[in-house]
Amino acid sequence: MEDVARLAGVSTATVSRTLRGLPNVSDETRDRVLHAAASLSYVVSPIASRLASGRTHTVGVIVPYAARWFFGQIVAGAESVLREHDLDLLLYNLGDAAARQRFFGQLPLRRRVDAVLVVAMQFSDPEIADLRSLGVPIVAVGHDVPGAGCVRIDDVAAASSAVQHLLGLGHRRIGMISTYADQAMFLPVAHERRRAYLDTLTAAGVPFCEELVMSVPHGLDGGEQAMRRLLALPDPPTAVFAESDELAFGALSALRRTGRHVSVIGFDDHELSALLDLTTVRQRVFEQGVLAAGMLRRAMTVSDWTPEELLMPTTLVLRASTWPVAVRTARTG
Amino acid sequence: MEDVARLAGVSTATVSRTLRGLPNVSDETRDRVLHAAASLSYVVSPIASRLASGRTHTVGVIVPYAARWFFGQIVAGAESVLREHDLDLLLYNLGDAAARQRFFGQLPLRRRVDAVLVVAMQFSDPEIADLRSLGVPIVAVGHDVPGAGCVRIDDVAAASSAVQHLLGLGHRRIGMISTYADQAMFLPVAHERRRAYLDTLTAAGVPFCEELVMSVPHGLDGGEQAMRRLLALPDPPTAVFAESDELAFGALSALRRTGRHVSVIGFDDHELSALLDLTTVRQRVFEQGVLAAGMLRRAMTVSDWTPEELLMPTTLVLRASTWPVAVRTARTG
DNA sequence: TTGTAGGCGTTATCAT
DNA sequence: ATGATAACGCCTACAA
Repeated sequence: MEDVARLAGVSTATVSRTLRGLPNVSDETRDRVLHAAASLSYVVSPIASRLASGRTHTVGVIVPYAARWFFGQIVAGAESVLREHDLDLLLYNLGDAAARQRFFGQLPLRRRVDAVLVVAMQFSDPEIADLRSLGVPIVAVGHDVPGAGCVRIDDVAAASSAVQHLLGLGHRRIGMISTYADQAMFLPVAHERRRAYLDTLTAAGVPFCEELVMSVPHGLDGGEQAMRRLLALPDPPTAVFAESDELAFGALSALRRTGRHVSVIGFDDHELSALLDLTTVRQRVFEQGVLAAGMLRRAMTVSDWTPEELLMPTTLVLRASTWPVAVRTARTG
Repeated sequence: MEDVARLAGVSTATVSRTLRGLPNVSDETRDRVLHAAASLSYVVSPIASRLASGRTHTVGVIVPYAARWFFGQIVAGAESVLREHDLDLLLYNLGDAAARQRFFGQLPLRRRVDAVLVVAMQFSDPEIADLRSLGVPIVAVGHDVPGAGCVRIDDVAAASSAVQHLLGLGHRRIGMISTYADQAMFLPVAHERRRAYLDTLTAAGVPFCEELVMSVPHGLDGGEQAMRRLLALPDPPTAVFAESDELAFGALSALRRTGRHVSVIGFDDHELSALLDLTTVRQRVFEQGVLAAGMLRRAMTVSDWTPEELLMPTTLVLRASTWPVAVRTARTG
């Protein structure tokens, strides 16, 4: 920077001002500095400027399973807007309990980010306190975090609409494939969707059967396993609501391999759901990442930012994986 | 840090040494420092230490499509090992030509990373020169970059085995779904797999038909579109080799909707391929991310590192989407 | 083994 | 509008 200043015949302070686009620099000086910088192919050291300014220009993004479709969409959405504003995105994947413990043990985000984005993770009170202690704004996607901004859907309403769809088709024995018992990750949506399932059934006067709710690890294999267990019941369900499309895919797989027929509805509208003809509840995932990043930007720039809440709409997408209870019963019975 | 030093009754230099685990600190002093730091809940500022040491402790990861399965796996794999070694992962998604131009225009990685990981992207010579100018080691996943380390499979051999599988089933009119004409991204694997397709057919004495090679945008829609066009030919293929499983999924979709029967083989072994009974060439993607990150670490720590080349094995996975040419012909003909 | 002091490359606060 | 100069918080010879 000194070299540039010398070449332009100004002080380093002026160079700094110019390069940051601050207003109080004369046009003529600005040109000289810009030319000098260009001819020396000089770029400011982001690290030094971060140290001096105290702003890291970085957003920490915490996800439970980086490799999964949902989280990939969120991250890509957030990345697109952060990048546009020259903000760095630091990815933390807390896939297992060990990673999570390490994360909260040493809190590597300290002094390292200007804001945090957490995606579909539920935290304990001490963990939330830890996050808060970072002293930076927090935005959550997919669920509420006390004191944080939030971009999400109405999980209860959406899950309820899924169950109602099945009820409307005449199903009464309706199973659910959930991940609510996954202690390691504790996905909050698991609990909300399960609750919606229970409440909706109850409201419809359908008796609750404990054995119809399977909790499995998330993913294809989990879904397959859950459906196999449901099929093995003395009185198996005629329809199943899966917490996510990926679980539903697994369920479909089990059905195909066993030749059985059960209506299945998923949740997300994964890009492959159309191909598999899966009825599901669509949410716009990439866009939620975009909106969350926008909210973060606001939180970082506006001085008196207060947590915002954004509710995204969902839609029921009807396909061939669900049908009236009478149909298959007649056909197979 | 001064506070810690004072509390422990030592100098800041000793605190620094202790906290970084350098050897020449007496056990007793170390304890005092550690306690002092803990009681003040002090953590070093990574930014300051980066400025002082000149090492950024950060790896830049460049991908063309962050939201896609393949890239998600790679990133997650790399993240897992980088995180373990306290290295930050800075994600750059060059999804479109604009993002790419901006990236190479301002080269935001300058002075910001100690190493770079590029995933399945082909660069022009000036672009490679730009990357080289960063002065840090580079590792590529999925293809060669001159002067960079490399983790990949033998694309030509793997693609060839796919085509040979079809030939072995008696197919002679074999189509291909490719993305080779995608100028924006220029995925190198597209060209290698297409070449393998051509060479393998030629070696088998099968005449080359230009109209049997479709180039489409990557993804489900692309695959569907390509298959529709292939089906519309006067003399459609009896089998198709798709450059990736996602393209193959699209092809399957088209087949299902049209009720036609064509053998399809994909490439990758996407996690949903088993569900769709797609014959494919399996490669271990997550693991390639892990290995690439390991290589990067070596490159950053060893002073005289020279680019390594790692070749990962692939396997042909036989499923129900391919069958002998005679079967369906007889059945449908 | 430990302490001293200069430097890393900016930004920010004063003056001017 | 511009310049001088002290931070920013740590690392690293070098000296002790």
